[in-house]
Amino acid sequence: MAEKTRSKIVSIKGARQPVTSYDVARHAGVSQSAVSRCFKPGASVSKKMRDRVMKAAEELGYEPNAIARSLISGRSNLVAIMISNLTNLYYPEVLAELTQRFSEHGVRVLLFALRSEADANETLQQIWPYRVDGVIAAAELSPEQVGEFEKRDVPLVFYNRHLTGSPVSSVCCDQEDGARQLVDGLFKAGHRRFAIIAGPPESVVGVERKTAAIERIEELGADDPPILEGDYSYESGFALAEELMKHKKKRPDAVICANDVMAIGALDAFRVNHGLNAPEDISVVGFDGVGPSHWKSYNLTTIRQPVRRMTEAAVTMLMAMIEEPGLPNEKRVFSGIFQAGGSAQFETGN
Amino acid sequence: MAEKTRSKIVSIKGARQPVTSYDVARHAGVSQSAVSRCFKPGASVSKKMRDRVMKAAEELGYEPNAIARSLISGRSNLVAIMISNLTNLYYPEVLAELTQRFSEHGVRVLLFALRSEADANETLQQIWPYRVDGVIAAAELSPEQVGEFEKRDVPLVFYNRHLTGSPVSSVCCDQEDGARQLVDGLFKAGHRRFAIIAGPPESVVGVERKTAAIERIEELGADDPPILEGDYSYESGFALAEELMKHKKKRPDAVICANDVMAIGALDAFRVNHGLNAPEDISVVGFDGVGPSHWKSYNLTTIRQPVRRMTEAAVTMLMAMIEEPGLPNEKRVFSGIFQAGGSAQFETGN
DNA sequence: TTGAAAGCGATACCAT
DNA sequence: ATGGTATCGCTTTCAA
Repeated sequence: MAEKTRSKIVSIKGARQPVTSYDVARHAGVSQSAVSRCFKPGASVSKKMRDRVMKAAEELGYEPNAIARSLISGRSNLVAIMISNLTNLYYPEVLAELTQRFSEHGVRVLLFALRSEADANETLQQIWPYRVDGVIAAAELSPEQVGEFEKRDVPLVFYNRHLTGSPVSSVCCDQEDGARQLVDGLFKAGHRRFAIIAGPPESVVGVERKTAAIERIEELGADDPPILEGDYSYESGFALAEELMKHKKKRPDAVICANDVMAIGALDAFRVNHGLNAPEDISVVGFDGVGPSHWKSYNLTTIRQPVRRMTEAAVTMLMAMIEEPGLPNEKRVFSGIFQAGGSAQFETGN
Repeated sequence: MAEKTRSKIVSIKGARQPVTSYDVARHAGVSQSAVSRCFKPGASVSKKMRDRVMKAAEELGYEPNAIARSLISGRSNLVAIMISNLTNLYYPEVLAELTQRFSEHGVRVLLFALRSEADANETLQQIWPYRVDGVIAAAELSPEQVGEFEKRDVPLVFYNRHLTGSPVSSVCCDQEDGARQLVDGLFKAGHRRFAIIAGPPESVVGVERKTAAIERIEELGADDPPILEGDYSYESGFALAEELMKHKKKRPDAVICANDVMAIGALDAFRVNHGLNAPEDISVVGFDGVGPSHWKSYNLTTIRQPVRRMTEAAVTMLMAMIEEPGLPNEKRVFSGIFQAGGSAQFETGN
């Protein structure tokens, strides 16, 4: 038996050498290829062989080396998730869902938390060497950056972003529709003096929410709303609500915020600093449906994103693209779910 | 020149073969080892060689393959982060900090979000094949599971957990001290009827907070507090506060909650359902110092965990253990920072 | 079904 | 400083 000679140097420091498939093969008295086959689902192995190998593997504590497997097979079973703003209350749930779902597909998650959307380039440089099978991007990417994916044939699915005019796969929540629902309900309840606390200009989602709201307000014939730009934080919601109160003559009676956290900040500002309570004195609505939107002190009227369905879609899409390389891109848009709260005078229905 | 023959099969589907160091070597007219060296920091290469290789690499769009590198070098530059409860408001910040800090060390993060602490075994099985250089565990592990790390010589640092009586490295916040501070301040302000809304029994951190609070209350000679067990959620805080109100005869005047989110739930229950406002009618304190603890509607009195320092310590420790295998274990305990809020009658100082 | 041998794309070591 | 070669641990033909 011409067994390959292996110069296993017994470590001086007592670091145990991990058991390899060769060790298992020798122990079981079979070939190394046989061992490999036993760990490959759907390979052709006799029951006898499998039992023997598994027993040997068990005894030696063999654990297949995913790195070596990746190298030869060309599949790392790794996906990267890029998230630009992890501390945004909305993302932890998304991230947890995504990792758990990928896990069910035998795929592990490399996490990249960008400090800012500007980190994307550096992050991509960190991603490429690992030869990930695909990427979920909950971060803004430029057309050039998207081009880098195509160049490398790395499947990409945007989460709640998209490149308008570019055929990239994405899973989104219909921001325009949500914004219209909010404006309509507020209008129907009698509101005419709207104000908008928008997201940062670089947030596509925020811009969509803002723009759609403005358009709808205009369509309905209400006055042009003042528009203030925040950064999605509680503090900015609070500060901008203050700002709105400065112009005593035309204070708004309905404030549309680009996310729940700013809406919460606004509610606090109105109540604490001005004694204005929602929904009696002023109406405030948000977007997302994050956990705290349900807290009794706020009880937000908002548009909830169907996170479970969206993450499921994202994972399914990416896995399909990985398994079937030629697949055409696809955009999936989910409607937001109106979440009736008590922070606004609001009328639904026709 | 006896160049190794490589059977690069041009893909039928048009998937580009990634450029390898051999391609770069050929293009630059140098050896493959030379290319490798040029990408290894601190290797001995002449400027001329480096320029030539880098130019060739640039032209071909070469990107080193981290997988191949890991296989031969025995270092994956991967660490796993296990988090049991990502949707706990406290963890996203921790996770973001950790990944960013590791990133600065050239280390990437494999994320494992456990559905429950019971998932740990399965998660470990998923981790081992990737030959991670180390693990940060913000999840409960049994002594047997910790033993698996030792068996494999995989460095492990617990974050906010530890195995009492076991010499595992960890970074923690001093829960006992924090609990004492809270009890003392409440006591000094005149409170005598305490109640505790504790965490789930499997949470070591929660148990420590609870136990230390009880002990201190006893030391000070106040009545034994009722103890209710929650699950760290807003809803459980809310529900347990309700529970406390049922026993009209001896309603507490100070409620110590095992985390901020439950404290927030309790505050809402007291206010909304019973018209009790903090701090006038009742005092409520929490633990953690999460973002919402600062929200004006709650303005919690709590013990903030020094997340930046703790994550920095965790990363530093793990990196040291990775780079210097024999290193002894170390436990680092940070004091929580008292965060004065308006949710409790409280007196600090001597 | 099984085994032998050829890589995957790097690093490490040893000459030169 | 540079090149040659063995090797990491596995999957994948290809024969038997």
